[in-house]
Amino acid sequence: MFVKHLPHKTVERLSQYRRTLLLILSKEKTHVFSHEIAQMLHITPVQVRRDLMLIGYSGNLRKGYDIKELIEMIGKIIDTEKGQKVAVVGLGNLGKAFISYFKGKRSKLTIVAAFDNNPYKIDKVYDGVPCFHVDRISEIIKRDNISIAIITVPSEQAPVIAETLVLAGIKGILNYTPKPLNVSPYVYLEEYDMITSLEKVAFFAKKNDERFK
Amino acid sequence: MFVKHLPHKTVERLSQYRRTLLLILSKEKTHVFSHEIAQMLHITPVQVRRDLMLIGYSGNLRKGYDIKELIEMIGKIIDTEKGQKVAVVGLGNLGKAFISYFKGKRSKLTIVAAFDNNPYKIDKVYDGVPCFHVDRISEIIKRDNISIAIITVPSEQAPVIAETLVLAGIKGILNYTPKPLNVSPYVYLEEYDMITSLEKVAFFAKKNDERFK
DNA sequence: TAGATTGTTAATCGATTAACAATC
DNA sequence: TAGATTGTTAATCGATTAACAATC
Repeated sequence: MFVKHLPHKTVERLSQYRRTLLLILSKEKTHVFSHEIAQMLHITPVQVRRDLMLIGYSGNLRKGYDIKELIEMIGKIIDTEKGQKVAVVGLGNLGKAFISYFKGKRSKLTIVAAFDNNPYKIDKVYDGVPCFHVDRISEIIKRDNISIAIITVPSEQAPVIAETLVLAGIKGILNYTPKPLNVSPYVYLEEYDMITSLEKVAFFAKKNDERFK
Repeated sequence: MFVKHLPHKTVERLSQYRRTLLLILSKEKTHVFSHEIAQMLHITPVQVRRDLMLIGYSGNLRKGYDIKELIEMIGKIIDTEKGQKVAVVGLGNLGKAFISYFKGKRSKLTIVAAFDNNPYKIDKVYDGVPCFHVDRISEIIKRDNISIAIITVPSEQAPVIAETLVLAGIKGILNYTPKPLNVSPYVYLEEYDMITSLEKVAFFAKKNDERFK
């Protein structure tokens, strides 16, 4: 499926549309209107229609969008045919959270390995995912053809880990460390920091409160 | 400190500036240039200067910005004088990750309570944070004057939890559940979903790879 | 002075939304 | 037909960046 350029935000929403649609698929309904999708995600119906326009999916004026077809269509856009393999680097609370959260989700993305430097965790299996020593990152990434990595190690270790991952040929990195990383432009990098998020909430909560008082 | 309106992105970056500055404060340096801050965060110097302009902080043409002063200034903007108290609802891996990640960070934000429905966790203390039964949310929120909540429960439970929190008078919610929440406009809501983030990375990693091949 | 820096406006880019024609 | 919906363009809003004057 070929689409020239898709805005970042649209990609995020496509992921959300799919998950929402999967939830209502089980029910007897076969079709859904843009305003129904919009309502479930608290966005506007126009936005839904525009996103679907961008991926070239057309609905029906009477019945709306065919749920099953749309799910498939989104899959064609955001998944790869063979699927992509994912590694979690750092098997602390956050790494574990990711693995258990992901478990059982049908998906073209599969977490196939975890890495840590704690000897007690090495060679154990957590929620179906084997844990290796971080020294073996390069070896395992190449052996298992892993293309995505999630970094959940303590922040001091993040830069070295990132470098190792890039050299091993990783294609995308999701960095949960507050340390901004330097990676080659061939690697897609997404960074997220929980503290910044919390401070943002605190700021706007305060603002709201002042405003409505 | 009064600033009329601050863009969302600027608020996020202010949080990052502060953390970065705190890291270099210990060193002998007392001043920092916009391009130094920019380099550490992989953004442009103009963006740094513009953000600082928005909060009304001025640097020195010769020496740049006074690190200590700037940290204080950012604090005046994004913190409240008395500080804000935070609760974590759901003491699974993600909730624990948040608490231990936050531990030891000097901050006007303090995690003072956790909630769970697992009897084994109730009345235990995790990393200095006491855990209560979710039935006591309203009571504890009011008693301790908690204004921010982080939701890390399984997604089915999120809507009820959110409603309870809002009724108890919470001012801001950070929702880590894939379930979009409905809250009153008086409450600031920020949502983040790890799966969507990962799917986004997977998509752009794939795109990058196709493009550079 | 020459060079480096800040502070700020205007231009551009990206994302959302308003408006509306087309269709069933 | 009237009413509800989709699909799409144009307008608007928000965020970043280019350009440059002012200053030390």
